[in-house]
Amino acid sequence: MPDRPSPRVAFDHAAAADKWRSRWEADRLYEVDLANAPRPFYNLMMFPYPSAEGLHVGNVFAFTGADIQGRYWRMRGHDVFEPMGFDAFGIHSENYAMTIGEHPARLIERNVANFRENQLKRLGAMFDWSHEVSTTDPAYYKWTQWVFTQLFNAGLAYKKAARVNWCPLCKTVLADEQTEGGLCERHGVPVEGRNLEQWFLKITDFAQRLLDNLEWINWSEVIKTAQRNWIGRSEGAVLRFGIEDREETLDVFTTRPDTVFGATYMVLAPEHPLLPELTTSDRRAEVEAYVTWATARTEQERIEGSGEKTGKFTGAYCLNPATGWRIPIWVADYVLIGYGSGAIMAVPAHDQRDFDFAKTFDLPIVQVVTCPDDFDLTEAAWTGDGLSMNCSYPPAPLPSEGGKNQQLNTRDLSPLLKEGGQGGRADFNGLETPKAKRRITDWLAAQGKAEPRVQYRLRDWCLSRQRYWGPPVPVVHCERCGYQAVPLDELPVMLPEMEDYQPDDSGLPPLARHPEFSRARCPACGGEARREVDVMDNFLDSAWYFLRYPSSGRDDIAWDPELTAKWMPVSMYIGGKEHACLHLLYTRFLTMALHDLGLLPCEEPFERFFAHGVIVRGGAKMSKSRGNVVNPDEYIDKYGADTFRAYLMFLGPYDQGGDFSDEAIAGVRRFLDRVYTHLSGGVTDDPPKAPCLRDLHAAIKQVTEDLEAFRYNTAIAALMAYLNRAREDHERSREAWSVFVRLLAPICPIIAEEAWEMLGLKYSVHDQPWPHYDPKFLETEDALVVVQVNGKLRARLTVPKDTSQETLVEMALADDRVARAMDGKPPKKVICVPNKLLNIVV
RNA sequence: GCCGGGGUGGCGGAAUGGUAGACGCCUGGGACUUAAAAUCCCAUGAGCCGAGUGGCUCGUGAGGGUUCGAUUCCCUCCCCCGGCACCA
Repeated sequence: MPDRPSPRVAFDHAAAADKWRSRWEADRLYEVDLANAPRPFYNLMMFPYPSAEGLHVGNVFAFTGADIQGRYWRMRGHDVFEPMGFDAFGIHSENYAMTIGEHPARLIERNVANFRENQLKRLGAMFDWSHEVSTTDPAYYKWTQWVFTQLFNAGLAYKKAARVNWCPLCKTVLADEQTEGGLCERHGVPVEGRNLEQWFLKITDFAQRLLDNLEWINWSEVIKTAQRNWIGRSEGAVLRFGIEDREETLDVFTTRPDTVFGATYMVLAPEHPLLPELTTSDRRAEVEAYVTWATARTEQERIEGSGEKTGKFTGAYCLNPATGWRIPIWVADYVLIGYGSGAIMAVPAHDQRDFDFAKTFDLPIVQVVTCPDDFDLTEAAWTGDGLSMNCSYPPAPLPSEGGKNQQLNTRDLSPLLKEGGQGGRADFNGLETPKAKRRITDWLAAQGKAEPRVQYRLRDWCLSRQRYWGPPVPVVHCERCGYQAVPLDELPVMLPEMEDYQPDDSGLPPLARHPEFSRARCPACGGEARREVDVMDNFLDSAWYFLRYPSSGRDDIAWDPELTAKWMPVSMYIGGKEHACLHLLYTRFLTMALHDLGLLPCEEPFERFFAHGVIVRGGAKMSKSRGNVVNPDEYIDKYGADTFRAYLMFLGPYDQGGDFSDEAIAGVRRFLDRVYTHLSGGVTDDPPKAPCLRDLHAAIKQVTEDLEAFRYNTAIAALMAYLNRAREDHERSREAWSVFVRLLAPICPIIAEEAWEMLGLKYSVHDQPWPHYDPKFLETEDALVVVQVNGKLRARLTVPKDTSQETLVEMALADDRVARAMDGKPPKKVICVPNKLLNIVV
């Protein structure tokens, strides 16, 4: 907090805030008739997590930027619905509740009240509180559970044993999205691999659609890029390798089928199901020891050790489908079980990881794609495109003294050649990489040894959490009927109050210890059944909250179809970039799935998404440990919500955030004080003065364009610039000021309302139409023409509009500075931009 | 490593091919005041020349290029922020 004394108060922000907030509430100014609104505009922002610390300045930044949009579009004649709610389930509140020894339900209740009454309601935002939702409310999570059962009944939810990320401190599983480089994003400790039965949602079924729709949705590019990376589409082929002396085949996915002629060995992931069978008895002990070692390794150790390759030969061989070579099968942890088929063909000449491995274990390296002359293939793999070489069947004998551009270690490969492994002849040499990929895939496909394949990096959404504070998975397990969704009339499956809700290390959630909870009846046969004791990821709570807002009061239905059809998709959604691969992707998936089930009219939830930036302080992220956290309450107390809002928006472009400083906020406050002081001097009924009219229309133009483009910082600069001019010109016209106050209203709603009243105009400024600018006022009679000599500024000429080039040149030549710069040389060339610039080249 | 975003005065930032530094902060000077704060006015990129109105040179991470003219477009490189990453 700044320790400078308060400025002398010209404008009593606290009194005005109380006055107008109570008036707005009494008049229900911001409540919308959802059923009958003629021009719906659903203005959504990411609902906060009601922490004990209170509202973060980042929330204020996000909400203010969103509220400005809401207010702007309202003045543009839309019926803006701007709801607010609380995302109150989850591990954070649960952990905090445990540290202070209070039950999370009570804690949340208090935090929510504090957020709503003491903080959110002071922001000057146009929240419609009559549609508040809170995810921990049983009336809400009843429908979260219902959403789950819809997915379950559609076959989109399933339970399977899977190796999952277990954080020893969270004592629960983490989604891939919640780990960073093998560390828990919350605790920074290495996650363990655990094999647990988990509920998953089949987001991977939607991978291609989630990707395709990014082409047309109006979202910040940064989010779309992050989602594309996360979905991770790869085009390639599945190649089938025969196993020596066995019936089965080993399938591998590759993006480089053109390099199959250079596949000199094969690698299985340590968890690969065929590994135990394939391993020969003489290798078994060694391989098993390796597998044990590799699976015990944490994700982090594995990633850190990614330079050095480890692995073991299994003793088994398979057959390269292109060359017929008998190639060894290895096991190594650089192959991941969770991607593709958990097995790869290794092409050391053209894949750096395979190259490293081949070097470590002295395996053959065969070049099958040409590389640039200055590239040294003995040092690294050539992973770029080129022309195929050594790609014929039967394979041409490779020179035993290899050297560059052939075989890269001295080794006779002929023993690898298995007689009669392949039929016919084929030659793919000299093809460019993209063509070689197609031709070789086609050739193998014709023999039933390959098929084109698209692979995604995206994994299914792991929904189970082994914690207490979440909505229980609404499923019972019956010995006879299997897993059964709890029917709607039994929802919600209430989260029972428990004294001891501490998570433990067993992998079982606290609800497993509840004596009564798991006892249930099978909805299908009526027999005894066991209730699921996992709770659901709170990203499910927040994946559908926007559907609930309009129908928030309804206890008979999750969302009203008519209201939903009217208000979906959300017109504008504003939030942080950090949710790109979590919340925003889950929400898109869920909307798509519900759309397919006929439950939603749209398949994309948000027509527009805008990603705002981050507020830092002193160039660093705000954190308690740095002691640089801004407490919004203190600033609102001292400067008022309008100043705080405008200041946050003035810091920098909204999509980039800004650096908070205690000094600069005073400048914004001064600006608002000047507005107030000026209006306190009274206004006249005179029409605006001519020069001022031009400035006014220029301001309308700029503020309008800037608000629509989220350039709040320059919109505010334009308002300041106008005020400076209006004060110089002693502009006191009510008409001019009514325009200015309307332009200010979305950013500073309280002082704008006060100013509107001072102008003697009819309440409320927030119901007024947005001003339009008239281009005719922006035209001027005179033009300022910049004169350059050889591109350097030498003079400025104020001339009548559309003065001819000849006249301009004449005037320019008569100018001292111009003449001096030309140094007596004749003009060689003259460039003239009418009414703007004249450049004389000598 | 790959994919985004960025690098401009003492500071936050503005200008996306045509007057670099809008707007604001800081700082200096002045007015008002017994005094200070607040407020108002003026100055404020750097260097140089000039008694002076003023003028010259340099300047947008570095280097090259395109152009009459480049913060803006192109190429190479450096640094910062974010995402992805042993994903075959």
